[in-house]
Amino acid sequence: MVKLADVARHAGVSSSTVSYALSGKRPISDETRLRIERAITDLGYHPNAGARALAGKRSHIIALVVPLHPEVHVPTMMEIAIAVTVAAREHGYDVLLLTNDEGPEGVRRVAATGLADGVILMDVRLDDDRIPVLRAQDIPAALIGLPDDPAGLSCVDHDFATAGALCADHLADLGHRDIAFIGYSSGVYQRHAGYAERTLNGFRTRAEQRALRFLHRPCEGTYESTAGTLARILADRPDTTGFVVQNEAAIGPLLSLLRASGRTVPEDTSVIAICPDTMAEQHSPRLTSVSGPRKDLGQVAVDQVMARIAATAAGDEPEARLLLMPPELVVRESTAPAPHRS
Amino acid sequence: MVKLADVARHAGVSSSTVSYALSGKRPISDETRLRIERAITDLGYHPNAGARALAGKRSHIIALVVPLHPEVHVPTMMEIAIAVTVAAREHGYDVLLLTNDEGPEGVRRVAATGLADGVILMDVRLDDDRIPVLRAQDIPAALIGLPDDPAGLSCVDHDFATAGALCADHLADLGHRDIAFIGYSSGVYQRHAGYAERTLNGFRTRAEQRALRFLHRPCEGTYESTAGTLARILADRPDTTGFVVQNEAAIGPLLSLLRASGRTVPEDTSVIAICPDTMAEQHSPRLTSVSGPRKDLGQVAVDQVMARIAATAAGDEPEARLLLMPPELVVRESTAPAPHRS
DNA sequence: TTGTAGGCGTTATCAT
DNA sequence: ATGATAACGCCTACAA
Repeated sequence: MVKLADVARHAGVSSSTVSYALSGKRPISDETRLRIERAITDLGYHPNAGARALAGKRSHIIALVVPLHPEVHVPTMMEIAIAVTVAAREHGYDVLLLTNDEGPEGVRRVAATGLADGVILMDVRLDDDRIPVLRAQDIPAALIGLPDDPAGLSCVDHDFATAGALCADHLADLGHRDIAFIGYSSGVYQRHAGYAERTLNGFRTRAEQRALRFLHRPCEGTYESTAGTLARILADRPDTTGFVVQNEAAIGPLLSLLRASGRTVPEDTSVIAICPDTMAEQHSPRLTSVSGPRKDLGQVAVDQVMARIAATAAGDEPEARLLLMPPELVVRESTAPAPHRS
Repeated sequence: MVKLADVARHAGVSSSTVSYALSGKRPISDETRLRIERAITDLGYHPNAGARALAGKRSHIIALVVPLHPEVHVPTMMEIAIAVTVAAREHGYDVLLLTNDEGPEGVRRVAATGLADGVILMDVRLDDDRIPVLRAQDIPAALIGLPDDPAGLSCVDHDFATAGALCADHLADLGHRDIAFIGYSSGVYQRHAGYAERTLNGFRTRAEQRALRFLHRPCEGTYESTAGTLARILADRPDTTGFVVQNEAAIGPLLSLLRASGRTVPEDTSVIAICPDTMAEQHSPRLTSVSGPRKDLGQVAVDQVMARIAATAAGDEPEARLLLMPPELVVRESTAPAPHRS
């Protein structure tokens, strides 16, 4: 194993010079820098991560805590995770994958041992038991999701309330009067996942302002549960002409069922989905949808932790940020003016 | 920050005793162990990861390289990633998440810097450029997937050839004679992802033995591409009564399209999917499927790296293992005897 | 069963 | 602009 001292000897300088040449924390003459760089490639030097962490008091690792609930949409989650690792690399950081089965203790562990310099929490619940740990130990952190009390924390999430409102507005603008909202399974609402409730509240408020009549129905997302949900909706409100769907798994079955029941989308029935654009594009007809912002939540979260890590290192009080990113409505082929009442 | 020496002082022993008490590498009297444990909880001691890595020459971290291709089924991938982190924790290891955008260099980096003690590669291609790096630097590794030349490497994967054969057998047993195989998009086959070809070969061989007539058609998986694929199949081979689907995204559309075309599953047409059980259960009718083994690939891969890490530490030559895990056929509601020819 | 002491490879503080 | 050198916190022969 080739170490810093080897490089120094080979380049005819002291090890501190090599160290500074690498960190750039003090000026080095072009000539010696060149010699050092040559020595490094000649010898194939790679700085030892453990030693660097020990001496520098920074592991250059952040931990990412991912959820295990089967309810979350896995591809979306993974997309965020990937964005996090890519963004982290740009800061010279690597990402440690943490699951929730260690509970809040996992977060404490990686922070207390110095394994990670900061933490990103995904799938934050309103009353999340990992948050007290964060507060108690002043761990640099960023939350993807919105807790009950975000005071002093850095959070980023979709603006789900606006997403709900956009749906209500779009259907109201098209003249629909009876709307059904097909949501996640009831478990999601009971878990206080926040985003589900926020969407619903945003939708409800706007729907009331626009004098819409509406129904909210949780749905498991399997074909059969969707069939049951749809049947009950049409039984309760036969005049329903508009559907808002916030449940990725239910979209395919819903379209299939509407088709089977002889209802044409969008002529008879309009469907608007709250889902990623790629998913909206995959269905037929391509779905009018409300989806997340261009800039990835993961990137933002990384920027937030990095800021907090830097602040903590500088002894400053990190500033709290709360960023709700506005969704976009994209009109595609699944919504149209409400049919005339027969 | 409370360190080992603090614990030692508090417990009235030397620091080495504390160290050994924690690692269990030498016997400690019950009495002193108790005093040490008390001191640890009293002071809230957490061993420093960097120092441990430096002195112990082990980071207790393994790197997991995840694919970025949009073609892979993300939930399945995530399931493996979670299984890996959980299994790793049981060995006292944490998991570093690496994406492929650093290329093979990422693997070299984490190994050379000592950031990771070992590596798990997902989505291994037949001719994978990360493998030379593994070989050149003797990095303890496990591959999920099967490369061209697995000599000297530890690999684990599904036995896709058998999966294909099971499909052919099942349909042949039911009296079907004309079969269509709906696969992944042609990109997957071009990338030499291996699993797609292996499935197809297994299916083809058995199909020929059983005197089946069959068609293989790649498919993008969107509703529209599936519609096109199905239309072409039925145009080319109107007598097709059995479908094998190895493309998670195409399953929903296919069922929907068959229904729309007036074909009833399973009375008119049998469908068998190569997909996880949970997915097979979600459709209607519930799908006869061929799916992976009970024991998770992730767990096996972790066991394999751990074995290699241990061997390397002991100076032994790690032994290569190649494990192809047998799939299971579960008969559900989507397959039935072939209809009589009209 | 326990203690002593040297070393792991970098960083950063003094000097020069 | 560069050097020497003392930490950083833990591990592990070697002793006792």
